[in-house]
Amino acid sequence: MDTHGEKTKDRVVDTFPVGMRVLLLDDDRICIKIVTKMLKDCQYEVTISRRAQEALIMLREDKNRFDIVLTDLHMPDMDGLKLLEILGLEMGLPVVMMSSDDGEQVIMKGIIYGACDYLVKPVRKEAIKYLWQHVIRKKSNDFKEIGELGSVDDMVVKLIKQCDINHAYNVTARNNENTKSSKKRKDDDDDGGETTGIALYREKKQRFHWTVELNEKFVTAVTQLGRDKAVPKKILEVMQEMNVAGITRENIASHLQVKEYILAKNVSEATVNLRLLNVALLCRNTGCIFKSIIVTFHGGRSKKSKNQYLRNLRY
DNA sequence: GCCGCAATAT
DNA sequence: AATATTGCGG
Repeated sequence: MDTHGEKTKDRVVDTFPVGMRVLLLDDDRICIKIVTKMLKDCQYEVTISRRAQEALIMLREDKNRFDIVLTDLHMPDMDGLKLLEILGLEMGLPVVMMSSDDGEQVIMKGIIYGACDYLVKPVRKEAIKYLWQHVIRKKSNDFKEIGELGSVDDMVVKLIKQCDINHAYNVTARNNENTKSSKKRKDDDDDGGETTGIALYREKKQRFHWTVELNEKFVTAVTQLGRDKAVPKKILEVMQEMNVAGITRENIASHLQVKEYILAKNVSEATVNLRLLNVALLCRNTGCIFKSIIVTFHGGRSKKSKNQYLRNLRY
């Protein structure tokens, strides 16, 4: 038992939409059917209605019965925009519009009237998957207005509580910092493209790119320090003095590690075998030329591959 | 808490 | 394809 609290936080966030209550409103049966299926696949709790008036009655009875409303723009018994006004203003519910009309004007209008989002039909599963974010955003805005916003962590907890959802993981669980060590990290992901993530508290991390120039600075730093003083932390300091921003110790450690392999310092043949592909690529991309490299293959990769790597290497 | 290293993930 | 992350012994 050791401590890795932040993983737990991610888990809460990842599983958050479970049980979120969605009111789906559309006069088209087929659309209802398709979208319902998608919603359920994403573990939302779905209530459907085919008439705006009916929906309105339900909502007026108990406006806390739903977390979000997903509605078609065009409905026979009421203009979707009108409904939007009522729901958004009167009840403060997040409303997402759907329509096959993808005209810019129409979309703008929907947004101006207060829609959180505008989904052009056919609705993609991706959009449904991240529907819950609108609920969060809306509530998070409410917090901001009241000036109740604490740390991000606090906010997450508050929002989750506010939403009153029976998600799979206890909110409190994340406060007891306990996670098993030596655990395979394997979460959901049946999705093809993801990337939408949770912009609120999980920034999309961008990868560090080792350009020729950066690599030169790296080499300079290492040389300057002397090979045995050149540890990631020191290299980082030196590079930062050289005006390299946005680089972390880990970036350097990783880079250094690959370089170490190239210098073939004490590494086993098996290791070189595993790393060779990466090494070759690094050489190519940074224009490095190395004096020596151990190249031995034992099983695993084919000879054809080996020869290709060799051709790409300049040493 | 950082280091090097290897394995594995993204 | 090109790193990034993780786990472990030191």
